[in-house]
Amino acid sequence: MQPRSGNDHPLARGPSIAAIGLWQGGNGARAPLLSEAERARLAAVATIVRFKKKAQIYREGDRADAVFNIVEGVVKAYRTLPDKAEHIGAFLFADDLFGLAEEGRYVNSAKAVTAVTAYRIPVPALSGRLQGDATLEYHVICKLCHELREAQRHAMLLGFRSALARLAAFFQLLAQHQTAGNGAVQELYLPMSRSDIAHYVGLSLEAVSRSFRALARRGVLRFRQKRHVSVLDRGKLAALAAENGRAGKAAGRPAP
Amino acid sequence: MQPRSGNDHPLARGPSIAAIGLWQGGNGARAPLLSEAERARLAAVATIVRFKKKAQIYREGDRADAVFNIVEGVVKAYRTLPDKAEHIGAFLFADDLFGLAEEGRYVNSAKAVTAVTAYRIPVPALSGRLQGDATLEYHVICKLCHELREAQRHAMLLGFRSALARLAAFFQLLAQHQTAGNGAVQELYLPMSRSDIAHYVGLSLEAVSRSFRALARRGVLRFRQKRHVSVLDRGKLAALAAENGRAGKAAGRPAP
DNA sequence: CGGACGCTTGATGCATTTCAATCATAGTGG
DNA sequence: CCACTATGATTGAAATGCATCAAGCGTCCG
Repeated sequence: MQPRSGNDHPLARGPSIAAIGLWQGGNGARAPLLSEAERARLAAVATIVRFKKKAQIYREGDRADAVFNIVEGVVKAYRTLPDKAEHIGAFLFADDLFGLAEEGRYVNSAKAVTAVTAYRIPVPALSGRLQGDATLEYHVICKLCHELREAQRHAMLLGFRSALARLAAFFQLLAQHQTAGNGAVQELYLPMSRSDIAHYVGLSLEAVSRSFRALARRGVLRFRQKRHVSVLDRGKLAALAAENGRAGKAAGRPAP
Repeated sequence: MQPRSGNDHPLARGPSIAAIGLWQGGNGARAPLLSEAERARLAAVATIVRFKKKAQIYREGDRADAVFNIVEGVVKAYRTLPDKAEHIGAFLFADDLFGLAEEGRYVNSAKAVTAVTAYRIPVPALSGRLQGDATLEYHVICKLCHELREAQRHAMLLGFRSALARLAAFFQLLAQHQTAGNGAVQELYLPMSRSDIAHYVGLSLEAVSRSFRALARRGVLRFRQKRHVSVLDRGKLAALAAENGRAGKAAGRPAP
């Protein structure tokens, strides 16, 4: 259901990862990293797995037997605190890798946000492939750098003190993902619930809802349905994401 | 001045990186990844550089000519917003790498927090070394995974809604860094200013100051000087970091 | 058609931001 | 060598924005 366009692997040719270039300047878009041969070699050790919406893929602390590569769908990587609060560390999309481990255990839990199709690559097999294949390793390095930058962007977002700024930044991330490839300004689809968004941006569910409305009222966004949004004013969005503090206050100050 | 113990490279044997194991379980501590030979090979293409406290190492958007490996000292990686606000993405220590790029440009600025000694490795040279050396590449992958986990932990910290929780988490990070190696409970040294801490945890400088005092009052910390702290109650610290919301009210509740 | 779930909306309290002044510390020059 | 000034840190008081509690509404799926 998620409109991933421009990608013509009908879940066939093997694992695929994409990232923005590291040292050689590109066009600013994510580009596929693996050659046909590399994909084929990885396909030999991978299996296709499917998860339905809300399915648990693994839990924090489980033995990390495999790494996953998304073909289609959206996954959330999260941690649950003792007091039940949930923090979402990342949303993962097609051509992303997930299954980060520490000393043989997954460092966070993963759950399917939408229906998901993915390659499952057992760790021993991957390890083996990596040892011998320097080019593949280099591509993985590029992908990891990409994920590192994304994690830093997320941390950046969470550093904002105002709810509007955080959500503006969130929409920029989303827009970057769904616009990637063509520069066309299309409608965005929100694959995740308000609650997931709240857990990702570090706000309460209600604050997210209110901020959405505020952004719509200000003419920045337009909701066609609850999960279908258009960005009307990309400039204002960027301004909100940049102006951290409570800036927009100057006008409309109520009398005490 | 920063007491980095247990590390016997008198800035000699070449670059060094350390990380917690990925798939093979270790002791829970960071272990050096590079062999003598690898270090020597990297040393051949690296130069030693020194920065004094507060020196700018590079700025966001500069051409990314080199990657750095810290021998001694502390560096902050940060971004400055149009409205002058500063977000610190990471503090970097000995055996860390920094200089992350995107399309040939650094993605954030780097500044020396203390006096710093580092190896500077030009990108073309590093690139060349990596292409041929599968083992070195594997070690870099491990290190990147480590940094990725750290970035996620940072995002986690920023997800906390209470100031006390964020600072408790911050101290846990710091303790993990300075305790690494021996399990001894020693005094912590804060290499960075209150302002830097504030920019790292996403709070105002004043909130940091007040929270420090609150933690001291509660018997969790003890400040010998402004930058010398002892963790008196590791348990309470963990509890605060875990109990996200305003929970810590139950215990030690002062009379109204 | 009904129930559950996700989302919106309202009212209140509190934590943190903000503004502002004072206090330490360290670094500098007389 | 000590006073002096910048810089960093603390503390106070007021205001604001978010969390929280609580209810109402829409929608999807059984």
